[in-house]
Amino acid sequence: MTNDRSAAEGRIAASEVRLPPHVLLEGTSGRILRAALLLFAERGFHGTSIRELALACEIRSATLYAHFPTKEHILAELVRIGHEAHHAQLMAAHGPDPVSHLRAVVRAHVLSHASYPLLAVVANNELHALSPDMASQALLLRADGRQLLTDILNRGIAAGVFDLDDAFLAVTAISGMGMRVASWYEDGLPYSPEEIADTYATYALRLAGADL
Amino acid sequence: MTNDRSAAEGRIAASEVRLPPHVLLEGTSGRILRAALLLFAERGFHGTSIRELALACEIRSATLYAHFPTKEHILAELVRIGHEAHHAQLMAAHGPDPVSHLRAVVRAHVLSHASYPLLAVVANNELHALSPDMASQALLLRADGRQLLTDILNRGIAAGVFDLDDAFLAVTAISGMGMRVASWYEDGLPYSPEEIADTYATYALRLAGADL
DNA sequence: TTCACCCGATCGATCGATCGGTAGAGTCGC
DNA sequence: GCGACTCTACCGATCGATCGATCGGGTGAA
Repeated sequence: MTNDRSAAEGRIAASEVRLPPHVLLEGTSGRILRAALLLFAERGFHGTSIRELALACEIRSATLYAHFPTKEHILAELVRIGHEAHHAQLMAAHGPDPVSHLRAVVRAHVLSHASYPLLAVVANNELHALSPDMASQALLLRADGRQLLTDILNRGIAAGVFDLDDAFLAVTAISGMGMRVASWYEDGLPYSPEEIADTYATYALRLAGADL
Repeated sequence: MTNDRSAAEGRIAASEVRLPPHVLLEGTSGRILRAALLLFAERGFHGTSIRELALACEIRSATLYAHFPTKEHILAELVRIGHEAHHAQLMAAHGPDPVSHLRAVVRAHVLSHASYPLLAVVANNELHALSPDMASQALLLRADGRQLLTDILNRGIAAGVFDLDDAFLAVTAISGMGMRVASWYEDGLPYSPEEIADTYATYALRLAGADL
């Protein structure tokens, strides 16, 4: 494998490691996770060697194994943090009716991807590198979030406030456009994460056929 | 690296190698590209060894180098095919006004991702594994497609048929939701690629604030 | 005989992971 | 106060396996 940088534009625009405030990554384990977050996001799990990772956090590769049993466990921890933080944000979003609820959930969904793009990219794009066993919890959280969106849309359809044949394709469209935000968001854009989240929430409501 | 299958759900749902009809992949080179398309889509470029690839097309690993100078060139060829096919579809989509044009372009965009999901996943998600030199052409095609969408939206905004503050976020949303289709589409769903493309085109028009 | 195609054997490099052992801070009996 | 002990954190050296890639040679049709 070559050592030169790959095409940065191809994978992720952001480059600053940022984590949800409640996630405290202290000490050497935290340094490892922060360095791994950046490298896995830019080069992928299989594209990052433990020596490159060790170099990035200024320790020897042997020391990594004093903190994590395998390389895969490092990815698993990042995937866990990412999915749990995202899921918690989704579940904390509420609204008195399907329209307000959908707006709040999409806002949370997009805000999570725009605020922590590296974490979202690793959690979403590198999940396949985990064994089925280590990936199962994240897949459950993901399915749960998708179910939340499906329920909101179905309630809105039943109440006549959404104009959709069924919920499935709208769920894929709304969650899909939000997930992609993590790939192109970067600091310095003329839009804050909040502005993007608000705009996307409006897009989602329009897409669902809500009267605005 | 372990040999057991990874979490299939995490990366791509489809598993049947399918290519645009005008792309003829004959002979051993074609077998290599078809096998690489499946493996790179499922496990990623760095997660696939040349021995696994050779095994999949029933040749020895040394024979690979009679057809491609390096492993990277195999990926580069798939990325080229994917981006050129997608770009050609976008450019062939026309409409007499911004609304019809947007509908046609989104339809083509989504149809391309739903019809050839493996190709789309490899072209989009593995582009970063190419050296900047080999990735540059694909990035140009990608930027060109994005510009097409931007122009259509700006024309519609100027004509008063779209209700958007500016085009940028709508471009990211529309192209993003279409790209994600490649990750979840699979044969056997109760929606054909055409139905998905039509529905997404309607979503895009609603999202843009067009009167329907 | 030529030529396209393919392969067994093997290269040096790098992979993830393991080992015995060191440096330093804290703790204990005395 | 002081040596002996323990514990945590770390590292140099190295393991067997696998990586991408190379080379000389074999095989069959023209």
